[in-house]
Amino acid sequence: MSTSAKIELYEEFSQVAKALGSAHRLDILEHLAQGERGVDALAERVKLSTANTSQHLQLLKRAGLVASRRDGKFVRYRLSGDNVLKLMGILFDVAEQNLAEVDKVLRNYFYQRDDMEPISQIELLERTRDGLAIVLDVRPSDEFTASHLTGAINIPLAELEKRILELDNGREIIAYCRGPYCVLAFEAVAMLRKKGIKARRLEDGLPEWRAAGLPVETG
Amino acid sequence: MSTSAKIELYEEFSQVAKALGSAHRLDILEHLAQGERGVDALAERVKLSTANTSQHLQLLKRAGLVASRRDGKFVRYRLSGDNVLKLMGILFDVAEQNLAEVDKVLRNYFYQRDDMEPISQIELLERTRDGLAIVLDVRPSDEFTASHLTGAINIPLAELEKRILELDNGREIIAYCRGPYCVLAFEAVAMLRKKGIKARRLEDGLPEWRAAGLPVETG
DNA sequence: ATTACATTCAATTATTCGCTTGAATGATAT
DNA sequence: ATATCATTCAAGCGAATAATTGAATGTAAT
Repeated sequence: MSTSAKIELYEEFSQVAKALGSAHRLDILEHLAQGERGVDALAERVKLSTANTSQHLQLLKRAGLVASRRDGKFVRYRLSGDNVLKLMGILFDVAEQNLAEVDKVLRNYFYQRDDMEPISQIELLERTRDGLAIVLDVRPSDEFTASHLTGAINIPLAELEKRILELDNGREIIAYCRGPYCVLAFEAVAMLRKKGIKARRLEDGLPEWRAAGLPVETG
Repeated sequence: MSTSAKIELYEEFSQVAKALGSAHRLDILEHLAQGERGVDALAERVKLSTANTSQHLQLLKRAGLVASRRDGKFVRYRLSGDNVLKLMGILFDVAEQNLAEVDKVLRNYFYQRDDMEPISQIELLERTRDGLAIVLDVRPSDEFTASHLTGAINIPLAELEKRILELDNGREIIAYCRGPYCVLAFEAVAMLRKKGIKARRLEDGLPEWRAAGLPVETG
């Protein structure tokens, strides 16, 4: 019994790690970090079948990473706590720090430009307080409506090119989206710069902002 | 390319999580957290075949969680950085907080007795400074020799019953071993108490002590 | 009640994983 | 060189996993 208790415990811990061991499930978790979602809505976002998404969600639930509640004919899933986001953050840090592959992808796709360096949450607060910057949320409207940084304006990436005039008033644009690896903000910044507009990216997304206790608006 | 970059990245991240998704590998990592080890020595400790251990180590290496160096005819493996220990710590916290199963195992095996509550690193420092407690390392001698808390004495669990006289001088015993779920310290405390000796457990092990920047002795 | 819709279940298939076995490689010592 | 020891490789097998499909469940609206 002496050694098997630890193994039994590690068996449980490994289930949690296994649940994180799938790109699709990490994607699901990133989306849930934005807020509650029904199975179908989530399935569409992450581009999986409904049945498959449901199965992934059940696995995540068994691992204690997500929780659910019934809401009319929907079943709404959410992250089971703040520590889940923290766990993901450190997982990503470790991967970023120790894996050459990750570094390569980041360099090739995300940081092609040297001047693409993101700004921190504190910098953003300072610059908006001083009226130097506009905060731009480039996520789809429904996610913005559910919750967003206080003071941010919403132009989904898909509409950005059309609506670019709404922005060009000389102030710097700071774009953000779902998290540190969400591509929407990267693309928005690249696009704005091509048009000659000064733009940078917030180094992480809404969930991290909220987790830091910084102000969000909802509804 | 837009969406596939994130998926590509998440694919890499998921490899790291997958590497943690095995009780045996978590066990291996716990042992490596004590210090460098050769494949064979490690295999013996975690009770796996050498070939199998080697394979697990290679997988962990590909995931960036361990590193290795050649040392004569040995290949010594070690954790690739402090963040690995931190990642494991949060993984365990999340599991402990969100999984009823884990809670059950902890209660049934680890915390049967209400008064088995562990003491913190700071408390240990205070009590030893004031001469109120003896720190007891119950790991095997070779692990103790490699590194241990400054001032600790070593009696491996297997020898504790025989050598119990060395301890019984009225001061409280504080036992520790490899980590928060290492069973050696639990059993040591249970045994000492049965013999009427005042004993408690340090809430975590040597690696966490070292990671906190607290003093260790080596050699 | 019946219909519609969201979600889950059950059965299936292709793939990956964990471990074993036995051979191959690499370094050291004689 | 040869022998020895630590480690890794390669092949193989059974178990677990990911995704698809179609049917079943449960809730809400008519």
